Amino acid sequence: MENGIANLLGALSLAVMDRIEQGAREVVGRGGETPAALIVIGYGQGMTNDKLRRILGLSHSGTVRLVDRLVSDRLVERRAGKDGREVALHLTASGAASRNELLASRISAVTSLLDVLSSAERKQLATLIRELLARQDTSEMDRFTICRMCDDRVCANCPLPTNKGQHAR
Amino acid sequence: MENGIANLLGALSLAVMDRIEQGAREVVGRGGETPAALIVIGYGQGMTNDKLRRILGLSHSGTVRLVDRLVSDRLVERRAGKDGREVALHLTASGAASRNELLASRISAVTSLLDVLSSAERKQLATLIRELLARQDTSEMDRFTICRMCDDRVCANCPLPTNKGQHAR
DNA sequence: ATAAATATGTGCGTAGCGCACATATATAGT
DNA sequence: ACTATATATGTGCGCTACGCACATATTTAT
Repeated sequence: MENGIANLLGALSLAVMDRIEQGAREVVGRGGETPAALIVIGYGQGMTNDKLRRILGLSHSGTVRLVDRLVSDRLVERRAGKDGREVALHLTASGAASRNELLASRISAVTSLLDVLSSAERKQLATLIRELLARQDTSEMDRFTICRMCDDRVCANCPLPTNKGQHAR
Repeated sequence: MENGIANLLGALSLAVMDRIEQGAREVVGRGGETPAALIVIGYGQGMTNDKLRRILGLSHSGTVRLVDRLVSDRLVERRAGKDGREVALHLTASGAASRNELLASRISAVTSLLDVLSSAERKQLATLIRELLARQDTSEMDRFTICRMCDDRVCANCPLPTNKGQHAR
């Protein structure tokens, strides 16, 4: 009976991701890690192929082909990175627009599940989830991975720590 | 700032599903809806191809091929259904064993995220999630879909309603 | 100046899935 | 009873998303 909570959270998470992924596919016409890639690339300027690979948890070639698809969809451009071997990934105007749609669709999908709760209940839930995340043992890369779909316009101070293994002692 | 809760739940759900899917792939060596199919087939005796299709949200042919893979992995058998055109899907002994591993792996994956909370916090969280699920407007088929990975040994009384659209009036 | 590390791109194969079509059985209408 | 329709499954074909192994270019270390 003590595992009931794990089962409930598992079921809720599945329902949440089903809705997020369905919306994402409708927005960008693609599945897998492609929507997440668009969001991650838009996070800052000059994302490289290799950093993207580690954040998405894909193989190198898988990432190159994923970027190929984004480029052929005119959502992303490959520019020269300062390092000469690096490729700097930049969103096109259309890519930035799709990214915004994607983020809005995701928030809307989750909100539609949440709005059966009262405002007080939502606040309670937010506090619990924030604590849950804040106490995880995550590295900086883990955080990027978990937050690869996050809306940076909404999530001001991410609760996830970024110092796993830093006091290696 | 009011969307913060939606973003948090989205991030948590992604983290939960990442871990569940990774564990499932390690157990059955397959991804996509294949692990869920194994769980659903084990739910009761004589699941049909068509019911499975609707629960998993796949196309008809996709479902047939999915079952082909389960059969070739010796996890599932196709037996004659009473209806003559139906196929009755049954787990083999090895399929039932894999299913149990799958369920255990899922509970363990979620628990590893949850155990940073105190017992009281987990109880609070369980209450909130149970309420959230109980107030959704779900049909019986929606419920099967959301619960397609659920552990029936753990989830005694599912909070999800099953009466969407029954008072059509 | 050479070796090793880093970053990207490519040939090839596979898993997972959908569309359109074909087939078999059951049910309904006359 | 006989045809028409609905239901359930299987198949040919193609595509998307991905990984492995290999090749290439640039940077850093010795």
